[in-house]
Amino acid sequence: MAIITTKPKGTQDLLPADSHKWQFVESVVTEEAKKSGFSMLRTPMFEHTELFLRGVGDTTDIVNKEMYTFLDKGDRSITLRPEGTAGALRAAIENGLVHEALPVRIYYLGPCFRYEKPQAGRFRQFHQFGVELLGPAGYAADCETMSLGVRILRRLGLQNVSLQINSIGCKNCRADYQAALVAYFDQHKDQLCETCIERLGKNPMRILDCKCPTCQALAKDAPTNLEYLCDDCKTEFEHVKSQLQALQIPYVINERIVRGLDYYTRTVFEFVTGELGAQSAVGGGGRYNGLVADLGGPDLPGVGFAMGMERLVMLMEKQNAPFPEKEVCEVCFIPMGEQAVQKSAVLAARLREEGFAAEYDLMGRSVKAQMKYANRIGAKYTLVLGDNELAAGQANLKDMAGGEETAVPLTEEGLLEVLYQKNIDRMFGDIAEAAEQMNSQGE
RNA sequence: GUGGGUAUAGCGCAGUUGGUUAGCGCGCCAGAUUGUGGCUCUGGAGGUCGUGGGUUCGACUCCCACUAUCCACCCCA
Repeated sequence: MAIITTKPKGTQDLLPADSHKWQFVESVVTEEAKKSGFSMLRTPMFEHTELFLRGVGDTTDIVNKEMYTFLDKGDRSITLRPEGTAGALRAAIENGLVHEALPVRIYYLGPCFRYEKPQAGRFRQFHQFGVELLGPAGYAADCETMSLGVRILRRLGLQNVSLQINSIGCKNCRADYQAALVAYFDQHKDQLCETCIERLGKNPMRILDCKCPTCQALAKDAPTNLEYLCDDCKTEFEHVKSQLQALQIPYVINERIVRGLDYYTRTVFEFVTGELGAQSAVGGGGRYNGLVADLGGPDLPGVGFAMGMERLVMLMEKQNAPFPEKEVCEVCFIPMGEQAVQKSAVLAARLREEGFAAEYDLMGRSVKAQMKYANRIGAKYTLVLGDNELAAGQANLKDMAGGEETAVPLTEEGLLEVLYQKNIDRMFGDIAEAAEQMNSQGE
């Protein structure tokens, strides 16, 4: 395939056949965010590189090998955002949101970019939905965001996604723990695999997660994260757990969750599934006290999470979670001849004003071909318009499901009246059906 | 960055130990008496067999390289 007809590696086209799925997921996440008081924030897709160096952390993989960074024509170093939090916080600081009524509750939805090798559930351009809650320092805010995430997953109809939580402590106790961990593994350095020896210097907690058997055996006796928490962090974590219980949100404690970004403190969590190939997280987040200050804002604590839109959609597809039907054409006009096309255009325009989806032929095809097309797009009704109908001022509205035809006057109001009546009839039919189902369930 | 699989029509796939006009299903277009879809039937359009080289009388088929794509490691949403 020629290069101009090949999409760049790791990108995806969202095709008409699937777009309604995305629109559904987008509507669910935004509705749920709004119900929890979050407002949308839209930030640029690129930022000054320095923001991510500071905000994401210059020891992370994201910054070290995955950023799309380039110089613009003014010699500024620009980076396509690899995640949403840094930009969101920058905007909140720059625009003074952090000085208005607290807490700041913002959500965002948009593309992110990482230069990675694509595989199942992992792309170079992907889309994140995320929320940030700035101001509150306590466990209640942690649980507030987690419960929002849970609600979203539930509303999408997803099964078997577990909420896994951990506390990685504050600056002090995390350092203690890391030191203890490094000390422990350093003793057994000769038994570690190659990658783990590297991890020892960079990210020792990752060793706990290594797949090779000898490292796993070592990890068993390694000091655990939670026993190194300071008293404050420990009680805070207890509160988190009891609050989740009060909210009836099931969770699993997973001390392996460390998150790949530097800014997290205390509570971290992931929404984990085993059904996305090698990718286990559909979402993740945590608390990031100190990050707002690091980015030049006031010393506001914060907590947030992000979800991968692609992963949500993929998981729904895999689990056959229901998507709403695509919006279908209410009336497909079948004009014969130029005059009829003109009339169809006028009628269709009026129907659209009233909220109905309407179409008419633009290809100049035969009635038969047009009917076939109407059937193909799932139109509810068709209306054949020829010289006879134009002369008589009346046409037949055909119900494509049953095939029966209803005579309708060829006026905007006349057609609308019939459509409204039919919609009302259909609604009553649906209600009756639902009532019947409820009755039969009650027995 | 490392490893493995795959590459034939818009999509999903066949293609015999190398043999001449490369097939099937779906989709698309048209027809089966004049202006009516779904089911069926008939016909049609659409492919430099990923690209470049090599072996051979002859390559979709064998070999090499490259590219793309998928999967995994790493890491993450």
